[in-house]
Formats: sequence, C-alpha cells, structure tokens
Amino acid sequence: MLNRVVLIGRLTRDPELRYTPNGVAVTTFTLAVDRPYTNQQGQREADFINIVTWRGLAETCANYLKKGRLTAAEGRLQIRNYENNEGRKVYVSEIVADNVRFLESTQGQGNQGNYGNDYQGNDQQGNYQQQGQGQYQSQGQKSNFNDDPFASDGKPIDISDDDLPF
Amino acid sequence: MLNRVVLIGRLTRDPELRYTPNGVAVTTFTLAVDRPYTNQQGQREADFINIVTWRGLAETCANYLKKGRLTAAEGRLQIRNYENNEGRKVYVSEIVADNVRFLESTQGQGNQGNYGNDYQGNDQQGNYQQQGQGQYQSQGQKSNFNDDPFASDGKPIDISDDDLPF
Amino acid sequence: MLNRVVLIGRLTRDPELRYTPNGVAVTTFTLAVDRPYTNQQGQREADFINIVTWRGLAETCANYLKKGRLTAAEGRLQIRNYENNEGRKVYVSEIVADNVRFLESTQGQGNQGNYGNDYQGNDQQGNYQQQGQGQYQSQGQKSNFNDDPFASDGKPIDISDDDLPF
Amino acid sequence: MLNRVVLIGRLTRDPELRYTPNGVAVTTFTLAVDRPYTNQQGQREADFINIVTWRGLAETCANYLKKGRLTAAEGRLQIRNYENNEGRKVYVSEIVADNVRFLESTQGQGNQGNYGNDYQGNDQQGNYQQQGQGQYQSQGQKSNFNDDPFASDGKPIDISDDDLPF
DNA sequence: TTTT
DNA sequence: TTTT
Repeated sequence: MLNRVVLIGRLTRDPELRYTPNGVAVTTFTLAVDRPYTNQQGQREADFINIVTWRGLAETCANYLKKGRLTAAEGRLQIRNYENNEGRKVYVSEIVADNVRFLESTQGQGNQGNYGNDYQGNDQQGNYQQQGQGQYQSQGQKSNFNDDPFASDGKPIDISDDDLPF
Repeated sequence: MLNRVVLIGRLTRDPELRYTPNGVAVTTFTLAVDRPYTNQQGQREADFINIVTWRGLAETCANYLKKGRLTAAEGRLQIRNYENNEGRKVYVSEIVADNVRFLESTQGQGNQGNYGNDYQGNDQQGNYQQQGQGQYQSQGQKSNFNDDPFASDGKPIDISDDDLPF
Repeated sequence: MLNRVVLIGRLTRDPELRYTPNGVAVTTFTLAVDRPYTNQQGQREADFINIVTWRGLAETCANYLKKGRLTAAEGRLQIRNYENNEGRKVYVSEIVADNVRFLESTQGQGNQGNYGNDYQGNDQQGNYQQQGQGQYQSQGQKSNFNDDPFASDGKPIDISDDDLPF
Repeated sequence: MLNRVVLIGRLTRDPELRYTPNGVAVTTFTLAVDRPYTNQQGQREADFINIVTWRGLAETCANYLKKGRLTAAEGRLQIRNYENNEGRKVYVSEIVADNVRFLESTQGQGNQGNYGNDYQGNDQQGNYQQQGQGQYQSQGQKSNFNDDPFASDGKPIDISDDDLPF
C-alpha cells in the first residue's frame, strides 16, 4: 500500500542502458550504500542495491552517471522472481526509481576543483524526476521479467512491450 | 550512506520469534505490499518484503502482530548473501526495521466494531520504536548470518552473540 | 533537490474541498501525528501537520476521509509565506501530498466490526496515488498563495489558474 | 505515529551552535531545497527548511557544515508554536534530524580538486547518525521552547535542561 | 561480481 | 533574511 525508499550511495560500475523490443529505455545500476556501523574488523560494510530506471530517466542516468559517483535514488522496493537455468526460483530485489539525483558533477578532465560552483551545470546534466502520464499506470502489464535485467549479457532484455509495469 | 525505507502492508503469516545463542530476540515476518498499479489481468500484485526486528522491538512485534494485520515498518534495506546446500551464493534482501506501527488493533473476541476509539489501547499494545544504546552500534559484529533467518526450521538461528549487527 | 515526507496520523477534522477559479480541486486537511516520546506530564504530544492535495487525489480525499481517520500521507514539505492583514510575513508549512492511504475503512453505519476483511473494499474506497501528466509539471506557475489555504473562510481560495504549481 | 523526512539541499548560511543552560549542544541551520519544477518565470524556487540537531550530532554539524554545502538530513517534522512579543501565536516548523550526511568534502585550503578520493576523510569529518540511549527518550521533557531557536540573538537559548525532548 |  |  505504501512503499518508499531513499538511498544515497556510489555506483559500483557504469550504468547499463538497454531497450525493450518495443524501444523503451531501461537503465540499471547498483549503488554501494555504506552501513551505519563498522564490523568486528573495524571495516564499514556496504549493501549493494540494484536500481532500475525507465524511459527518460533511464536515458538521463545512462548519460550522466559513472562508476564511483555519489548518487541519491528514490523509488519503491520491488521483489521479482524468475526461474534460473536449473528450474530454481531466484528472488531479485531492486529499487524501481522515479527520482535520481546526481550529487557529483561530471568532474571530467578540466573540471577538477571547482565543484562548488557548477551546480547549475550539474542540474542541466540530468537530475531528473520521473513524471508524466503513465508512470505508475496500469493498462495491461505484467511486471515479471523472464530473466534478470541485472544479468547483463549483451542481448536486448527479454521483455515484451506489454510487460512494462508503466 | 543513507538508506531509509517506509512500508505499509499486511503480514503474510504470524511473525516468528527466535533467539540467538546469547539470548537476543529476533523476530521476522513478511509484509505483502500492494503495488500501485494493476497488471494485465486487472489484478493488483504485491511485493512480499521480509522484515527483521531485534531485541525489545522483536518481542513487541511477536506479541502484537498477527497474520493479516495492516502494519507500517520503517528501517534500512539490507542485502545479505549466504551459500546454500549446493554451494551457491543466494542473495537475501530484508528490511532491518527500527520502527513498527500496528495499524490495526487486536480486535480479538469482544472487540469488534469500535475500532475508531481504541487508539490509545492500540498504542499500549505495542507500537514501538527501536531506541537506546546500541541500536546501530558497532563493537564487534559480523552482519552475515550463516543461514537465512527467514528459512524457518524450528531450530535456534545460527548466529553467535558476536554476530549481531547491533 | 530531494524532499520526501511520509506521515501516519489522524485527521483533526473533516477535510475541506475547494476549487480554484479555474476549477481545479484542492483538498486540505490536518494530520495529528503523535510524537515518539511522552512529555514531562507523561502525555504524548502531537504535531499537527497540514496536508494539501490537488485534482483527482483532492476529490478522493474529500470523499473518503473523515475526522479521526487513521491516514498515511506521502509528499514533499513546502514552506510558503504570505503577508497577513497587518503586513507581516507569515510562514506556512504544509505537505503537498502525491499519495494518500486510507488506513481505516468508512465504518459508517452498518460496517462496524469487520474491519479485518474489507481490505479490497477499502482500496476501492479511494486509496489513490497522484499520477499522470503534469504532477510536478512546470509551465507557468507561481506557488505562492495570496492567502493561507488552511484559513478556511468559506470563500473560494484566492488563487488564479496560473498560480497552480502543477 | 510515523513521521519521516529526508531532504537534500544546501546550507543557506553557516550553522549555529548553542548550548542549553545545562550544557546540551544544539545546532540549527537551514537547507535550501530546490523544488522539482520551475515557475512561470522559468526559475527554480526553493523551500528553506529549518533543521535542528542535538548533542553529538550538533557538534559534528557545527564543525563540518558550512554555507553552501550540499547536505542530506533525515528526521521528523516538528511543528512548534510560541508567543511573539505581541502575544501572537507563531508557528514554526523544523526537522529534528537524527542523521545528517555531508555530501561535499571540506574543499578548504589545499583540498581542491580531488573530491573523488577523499571519501574516507569525508566520513571521518563527521557524517553522523544520532544514536544511543535517549535519542527519543521520554523521561520528563517539554518540547515547547519559549522562543524560536532559529531567531539567533547571540544569547544562550532559552530552554532548561528539563525541556529537552531527548 | 562490487563503490569511496 | 536565504543555497547553487
């Protein structure tokens, strides 16, 4: 009935942009989110949390996120399950994000040091809130993937147009 | 760095209270959280989200929650992994809750109908916010269970005193 | 850049539905949200938090919420300011909600007692998530009201069509 | 019953650290949080949201936050009211934060440019989660200030030891 | 399989 | 009274 998640963490690697057979953009990435305590060895562990974004937000994320970037994501926690090669049910949890904030500018060559004053550029570079018709709309979808979108295999993701949850 | 989840859903079955070898209470339950859209068949699907609570909150949850109850849970999303019998890594996601709200009173025999004015009673019955020293404390823990606390097998959970994340 | 609020509380009185000159529905209500501690006198204080909803969600709230109902609201915290009669700046804070959940059924005459199994009915009765084109859209708005929408005076709220934040 | 806020924004000025007569640290600051849309004039407005932190977290914030810094804050929304000089009731809303994250390093002298790899230093510099005994504890408090803690006047804040909400 |  |  209510399902809200807010995370801040760093990308464990570059985001992956794929398209459904019908051309809908899907970007996935993983955030390493430090736990609020250190373990027996005095190390800070992290949770590695999968994020999925769709459509415009997916494209913005693919364009502006990079491995290591500090990033905020907001959305709902979804638990999917699918059968693996051996016919076993595997459970996958992921955040379906409708809001992603880029907390570090692109710092690319030539941008070192003046992090303080490129806010506007930063914003133009893609902080983006999912909106508009259909975000959580519901005509004819099935939200179960046939495969794990985080199992990157170079092929288009196995999901038909009617499979989109929005 | 920041990891916050708020859920409202219904218990899929009665909560399970167990104790670590050192006597620390752990209660687990699963919330069915309806998705905000209906699928192709016009049905509302749900995510089944595992919740873990510790110590005092665990005992309160065990006492006052029941299958079917509407419940709010607040905490952080944790991704654990363990090896199953076949030596495969299995990933488990769960909410480590520090705040649980009982949105329905116990309505047991004799309490039907006046849900509207037993709010205070409701509160006495155990809405509870995890607090006090050590909630997210960090002296010597290892947060990986050796087994899945949601795989209820009647035995005490396989976790030593030093294994507690708080 | 990111602004998310989740509340659970009870309506302090019936919601108020009004319309802008251009016919856009606005419903306001106040949630009493108990604080997580008791005060010196052993009493539990509460925060009284104003909620604003727009359009379809406004109408659903007006139809299904009533004084005393346990309710969840999700949205963003907004701080407006206006000048009062004496030319003083007054600050008003409110939650612009995009998701409201009715945690108690209408229990009206004849519905007492079976709260446990009318979940689906409950949902039909109006739990509602703001969606669709324009939720946070931005063509031509000014988000400052000229007066406090919570100062109920029986007149249509003083806000022109162009004043809508979405 | 449940009251959770997560914000990301920038400090409108340096934080202010004060002490209660009994020596409890209180730090206040204001975050400018951009709204998710632009107004009629194409400008992005912001909400200016007051944050209060207590004890250890207050001291860390005073040490490491500065005007302009991008910052995340998590806590609960509190609505206080007090009487002003003219005997009028004034309402004040603020976030009582129990978790603050410093999203930009101190970049002070000698630290320009390598924002990417000073994470650990950053963390040592004070990201801090309120914890431990008493955070939301409740023996004998009164949460109404006699004055506005955001009305900085150089004097110690007018709040007795027993007045602390935790 | 992981980020800083 | 406001930040970038």
